[in-house]
Amino acid sequence: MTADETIKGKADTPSPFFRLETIKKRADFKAANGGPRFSTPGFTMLRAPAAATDRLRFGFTVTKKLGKAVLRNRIRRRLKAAVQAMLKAESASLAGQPMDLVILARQAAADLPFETLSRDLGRATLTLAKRGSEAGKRG
RNA sequence: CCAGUCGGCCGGGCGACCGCGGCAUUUUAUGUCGAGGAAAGUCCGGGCUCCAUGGAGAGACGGUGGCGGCUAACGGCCGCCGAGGGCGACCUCAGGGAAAGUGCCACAGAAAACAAACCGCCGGGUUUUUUCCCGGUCAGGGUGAAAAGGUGCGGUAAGAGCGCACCGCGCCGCUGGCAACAGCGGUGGCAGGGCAAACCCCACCGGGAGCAAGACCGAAUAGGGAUGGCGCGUGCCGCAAGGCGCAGGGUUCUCCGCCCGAGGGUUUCGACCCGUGACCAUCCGGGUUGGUUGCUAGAGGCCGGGUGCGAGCCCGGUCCCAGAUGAAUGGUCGCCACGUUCCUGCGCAGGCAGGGGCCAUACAAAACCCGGCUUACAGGCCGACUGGAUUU
Repeated sequence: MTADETIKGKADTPSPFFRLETIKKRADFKAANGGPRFSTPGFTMLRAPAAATDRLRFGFTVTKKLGKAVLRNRIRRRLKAAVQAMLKAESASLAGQPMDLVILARQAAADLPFETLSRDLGRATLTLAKRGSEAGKRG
């Protein structure tokens, strides 16, 4: 079932938009601190008030409080993979929306089913995209 | 077959889809490589880098501590010796010095160290006896982790290395060994407790900091320096320091506000020199975010041969085997293997067969690189050896 769908997904020509771009600068992470946020069991997503680039970027924060290196790596990689799956599913609604989103991992991200994680990411991203643009109109 | 000791190794496999980071290219798509035995703890030892340093030595501080070897080096490893433990294979040991000095040795006990007599034993004195006093004694009792070597015989008033034999210990000699040390012989009646992971003494070793080392490039903003531009006029108050104005300069076009001053020397009266000031221009140096480099071919892996008891060493062949930096090496599945557990059937039993379950798979992820040590680890494999049982 799932395998069939993914095969179909591959048949579509992959747009460069699917490529996951990550935030790497400390300043960009700090910029998202005060912005709107959306929480789910697996993570908290923050949106920077202003995007630093004209692209959609994601930053991943996994604190040492969550566990040792092995567990932290697993959490970060699952979240990255889930974001990529989500981007594929929501590509239409997200096209051309520059945003900086920071994902703050929580403990449950290691054990939650992958589909739940991916679906929550989609909800969070779309919600924050709407909220951010409204704030932009007001300001 | 049971119980055990030691050593070595593995620590999921195959496939599908979607991805990530290096490096190559025929430059955007393909190829290729991409975590561990501990990558961990950061406890030692090296390489490398910068800093310090005239040479050498001493002191201080820190480390090491049987002997010999291996190694780039080590606190590591190998072999051997000694002591202790185990029936044994084997295991454990900071294993130099206690007649250089200082210190400590709780409780108990008479006494814990220029020794010491509580009970007891023996002798003498006293007393009718009990008792008391003096002396001898450490064999016995009692205390303790530890009490002036142990056992036996002699000896004695009772005893005691007081004498003797054996064992132990010290010293001397010989033999074996590179040595630690061992063996043998002689000799001494016995030296006078333990703790040196207490200070200490002796021998040996050590300059410090670390890849966030170090090198290079270098934004905005602020600050530093140099040169040039422009300015340094005047009134009132005040002894003075200074204050208040006017004019001028600067501050985005204007206004407000704010900031600015210090003159002196030479003169052919054109100016020049020195000083000073907010500001402007140009340049220079430092420097944060960031980027590049250091950055992976090495005391390297594998195979074969030689050599050594061994750690290892030598020779030949062959291979290139992670280089990330908010940090790649993954995510989601399928099948299999292994594990575990439940049910059913068979069997006296060890167990065997079939089926189902486990969000089923330990400990843990490079961060400059090596050699070690230590610690963590589901489960499994192999080899050598020891003790016992059974069978022939």
